[in-house]
Amino acid sequence: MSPQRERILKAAAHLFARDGYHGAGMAQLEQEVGLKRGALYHHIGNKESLLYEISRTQLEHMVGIASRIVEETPDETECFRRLARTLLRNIADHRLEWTVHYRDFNALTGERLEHVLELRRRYSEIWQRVYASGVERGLFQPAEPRVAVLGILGMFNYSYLWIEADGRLDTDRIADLYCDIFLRGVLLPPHPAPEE
Amino acid sequence: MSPQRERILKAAAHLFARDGYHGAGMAQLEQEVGLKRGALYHHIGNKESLLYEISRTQLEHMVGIASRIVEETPDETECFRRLARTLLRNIADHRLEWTVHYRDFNALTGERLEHVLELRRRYSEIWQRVYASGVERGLFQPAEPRVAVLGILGMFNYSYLWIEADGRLDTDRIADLYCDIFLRGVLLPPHPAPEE
DNA sequence: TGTACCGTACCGATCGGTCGGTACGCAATG
DNA sequence: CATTGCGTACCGACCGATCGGTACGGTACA
Repeated sequence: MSPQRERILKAAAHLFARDGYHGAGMAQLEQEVGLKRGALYHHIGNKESLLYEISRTQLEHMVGIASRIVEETPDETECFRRLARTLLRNIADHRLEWTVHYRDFNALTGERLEHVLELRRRYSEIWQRVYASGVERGLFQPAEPRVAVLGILGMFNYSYLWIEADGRLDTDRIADLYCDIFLRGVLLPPHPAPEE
Repeated sequence: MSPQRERILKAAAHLFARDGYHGAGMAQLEQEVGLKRGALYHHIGNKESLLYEISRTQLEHMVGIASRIVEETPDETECFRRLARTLLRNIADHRLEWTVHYRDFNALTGERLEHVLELRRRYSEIWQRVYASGVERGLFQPAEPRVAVLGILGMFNYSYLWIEADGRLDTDRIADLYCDIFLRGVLLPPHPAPEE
């Protein structure tokens, strides 16, 4: 990937995050990047490809990370903690991209939209499967697993609106806090007492 | 409010929710409503006023409801339950409006933007104060109250993406589920056992 | 000589918004 | 009863600006 294209993507992420995909014009992007129309289109092809790249990259990255974590982590509670930490850290590190993703990925069309939807589905399913596995082992409440997982995903996904990468609070601590809350909420008290 | 304006607002909410505020054009709105340009602007003034009305109404309603609940409900856990139920029910009943709100309220300008931001601040503070009050009474974990509240708000706010008003699951049940998870997560175990 | 990079000029389409004008219903006045 | 005046609702043409995108010529470097 050319360094120019990197620069353009960065500027586009900043612009789209501020004004929205449809709200940001190519004229603004020209100015931000310091290239004129012809040079810009020489690098990017078209506007939607920018949105695609921005919406896709981090999500694809997270699907990869999450898959690996699930493979390596048999214990479901520990698995949740690792998923949570990596997710929140990534959101904090790429807040602009996630802002664009959540707000505007559905402005994509055709195959590009399909691909991003597929990635979203896969990522969500990873969390779902971990929970289901925990239910099977008698660890988690078996009631409404789908809604429960959507809940904890909501805690993390919503954070792109307020989290700061260099904030006072380490993202790992926040992730742990949310995991503690969630796990204490869904863990069954059974045989032994896994309560901390 | 004239019935025509109501119709226009409904159509605009539908359109903005699907295509985004900047992505939806007035030509589409003409067609959806069945009025031509002149008639449309006779009723609405300008495009941004539509966004303002859509972004503001339900939020303002929720601030009012929440204020009343806090006044009437001294017990913090019960207060959370009521706040949660009314919020989730409203989100499910006005999913389109909330979709527009979350995605595009920051496309507002000037006083309109200020007003909506003020409403958001007030609503969030209501939840914060309930939590703080619970901490003072020794009910909740005193650590990171702000982050904890942002977590539960995330659970609910994220739901506009998947909840269905006439879904299989009653919104009250989902709200209770989330409240149970959250409260069990932040409740301190002390003296008596307020656990249900 | 080719190719990657860039600027300039320009395209048709669409953007949100305004304009003058018309049809109609209602209420007051003679 | 007829006439006048007025507000509401609506149409369709039109505005300047901006939209995303393209054609093409020049330049620098291989």
